[in-house]
Amino acid sequence: MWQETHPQFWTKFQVWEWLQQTFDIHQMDAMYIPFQNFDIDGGQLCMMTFQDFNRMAGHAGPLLYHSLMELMWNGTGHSGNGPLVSGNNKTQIHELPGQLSFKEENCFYDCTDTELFNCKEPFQTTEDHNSPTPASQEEKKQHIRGQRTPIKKHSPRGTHLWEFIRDILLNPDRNPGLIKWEDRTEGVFRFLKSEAVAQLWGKKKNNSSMTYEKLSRAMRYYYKREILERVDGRRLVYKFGRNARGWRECEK
DNA sequence: CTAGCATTTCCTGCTT
DNA sequence: GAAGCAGGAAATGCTA
Repeated sequence: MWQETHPQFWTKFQVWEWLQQTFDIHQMDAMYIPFQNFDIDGGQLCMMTFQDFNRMAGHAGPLLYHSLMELMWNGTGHSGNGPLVSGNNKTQIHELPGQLSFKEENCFYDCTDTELFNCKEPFQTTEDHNSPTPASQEEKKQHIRGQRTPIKKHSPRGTHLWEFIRDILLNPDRNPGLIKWEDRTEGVFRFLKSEAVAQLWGKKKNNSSMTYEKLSRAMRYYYKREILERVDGRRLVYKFGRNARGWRECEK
């Protein structure tokens, strides 16, 4: 759990989880998470400057930067640790290496999801894309209180099973041979470690009794909705359908 | 509180 | 026989 570790010590996978969680909380579509640009561990993440975040995450940069700073200085729930720095350094967006200064900027809250980093929205399938982020207010509140209970939203919005699968596929570095593309351009993929994926999914849903058997039932329901297309004859093989978005290389 | 969605859980039957 | 696949039916958890 990345929440229990200082960002400095996160593994690449935890960085990934943090990215996902942060997007979830701000109700931003997970498909816009610039995973490719965050193929780094916590140590490297903490060395990123504000500019780095903007460059690597576009409009989501400020939000991510702020979130990370919060976690770095306000602690992560972990052993009672207050700000590691005395007197809050006043805002300054300057390159902070490894640790140190960070700002309190409010301007960083302005990020209203919808189309992060210039992603044109060629579709408007499912959910979200409404609520102009009330998140900012929440955050400010927590700010005033000077503390933050790390993020535990009860509802993982925007993260459906197929998106979860897609995200694993899109991040080979964090995908220890769990699922593999069979035909990248056609959207055909195969589960290599079906039970492991089920466990991961269960972990995400806080359901320790998840199994591939049950996960696959949910996958089969996607056929009717055309989020997945049937691939018969081949075990553990699925294919994204016309209603699945964000898996193609070009629309990433 | 009610609907509806997206699974989750369980199950029977069939296939590989 | 084990592991998957197909779907139906019902139960759940959550959000609008």
